[in-house]
Amino acid sequence: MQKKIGNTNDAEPTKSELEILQVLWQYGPSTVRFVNDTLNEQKRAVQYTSTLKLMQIMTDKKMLSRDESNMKHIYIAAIEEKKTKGILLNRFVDSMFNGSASSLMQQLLGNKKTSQKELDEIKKMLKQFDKK
Amino acid sequence: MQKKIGNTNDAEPTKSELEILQVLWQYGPSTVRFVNDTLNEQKRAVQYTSTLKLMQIMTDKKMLSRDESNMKHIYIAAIEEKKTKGILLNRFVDSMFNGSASSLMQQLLGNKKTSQKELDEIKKMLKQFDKK
DNA sequence: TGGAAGTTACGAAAACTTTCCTACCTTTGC
DNA sequence: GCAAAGGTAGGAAAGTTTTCGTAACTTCCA
Repeated sequence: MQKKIGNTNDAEPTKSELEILQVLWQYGPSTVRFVNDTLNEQKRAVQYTSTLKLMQIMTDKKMLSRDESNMKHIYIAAIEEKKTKGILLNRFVDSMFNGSASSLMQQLLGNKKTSQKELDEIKKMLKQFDKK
Repeated sequence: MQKKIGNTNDAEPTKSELEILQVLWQYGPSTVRFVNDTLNEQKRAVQYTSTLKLMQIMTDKKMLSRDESNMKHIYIAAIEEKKTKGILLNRFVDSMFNGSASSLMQQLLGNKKTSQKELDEIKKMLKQFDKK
């Protein structure tokens, strides 16, 4: 694997990094304290300094940027939610379903956890999409 | 994170493990040699003993089983393709789209890399699914 | 004013994943 | 029979990701 230099941006966050990004995407610019609290509520127990460290690393990687003008730094997601998720989704489809979106769909349909409501939603979406 | 004991089976293969599983799912029971050759052709350069080692580890984890009756051991995927992919897909949807299959779908539709042919396929599938 | 609480920075350790070296065994072909 | 080729096993090293202890600084407020 190629070593990343500080300012490249290939947008492949790790699992933990993704958790942090999700918080920032959902709630907007936040302090470490807020992100850490949110993770502890919504996900799992994690030490404050662990979250801090990771967010510092992510800042190095240019995944986040931050406002240091106050003591409590404010972190901001520096990579776009839609674009990042698109990249990760493609990677996922490629590795799991040989690049076939319809295979993924099929798996989704065969999945008990996909509710009727979801399916209706999907159909509606597809119809909508078709009209364009 | 909880340490796995030898015989639990939570089916969360790593990236490399997944590559090996894909080969075994696609081609059926195989030798290390065959898996390694296939990976080198289809994916990337990887040393024979690396593949061997990984497959041994996967056997410990009960992801694979093997027939040792001959010198060339025959490895068999011990976890089901559909089930495993279902679990991984759920995990993915949960972590990326807050559990919403339709959100994933939306992302897929907005994706340039999803071709018209794929979309037709999906629509057909959905129609088919509806009739049930 | 001074201590408690909250903050950043940094390094190291721990945990997990992947790779490869080496030893040793079995099969094959000359 | 023996060397070459191809197998397995196991440990160690390397790479990556995650966690945490500690130090130093700032703010708050009693």
